[in-house]
Amino acid sequence: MKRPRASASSAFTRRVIAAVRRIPPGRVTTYGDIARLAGKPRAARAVGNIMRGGGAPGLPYHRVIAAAGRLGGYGGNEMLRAAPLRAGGRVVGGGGARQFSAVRWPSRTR
DNA sequence: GAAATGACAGAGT
DNA sequence: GACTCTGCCATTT
Repeated sequence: MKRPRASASSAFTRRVIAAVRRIPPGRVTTYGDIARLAGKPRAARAVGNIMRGGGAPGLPYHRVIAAAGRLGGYGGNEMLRAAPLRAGGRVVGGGGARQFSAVRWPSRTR
C-alpha cells in the first residue's frame, strides 16, 4: 500500500491547519479559501494533500469541501454525518451547493 | 535533484 | 447548464 501521507513539517502546512481551525462552528470552507488563507490562492491542491496526510488529527477537515459545493473525492459519508453541515439543513444528500452557500464561511473576499 | 501523486480551481467549449 | 482540459502548489518516494 502506497499511501504517501503529508506531515505538517512546513509552515505552509501549519498555515492550512490554522486556517481550518479558524472555521467557525456550523460553517464550511473550500480548499481555495484555505489555500488563500495559507498565502497561496492557487494551492488548493496542496491543501488537499496536507489534509490527506492527517497531520492534524482532530482538525475539522471534513468542514473543508470543494468550491463547487461538493465534497470532492474523499468519499466522506459518515464524516458528513458528524459534521455540522446541518447548519442550513443539509449540504449533501439532497440539495447541495445551494445550502452550502448558506453555511459557507464568508471568508472569500475576492 | 527529479518524477509522481492528489481531498482543487478556473476558464473554455 | 454541464463536461473537459490545463494550471498551480506542496509533499513523498
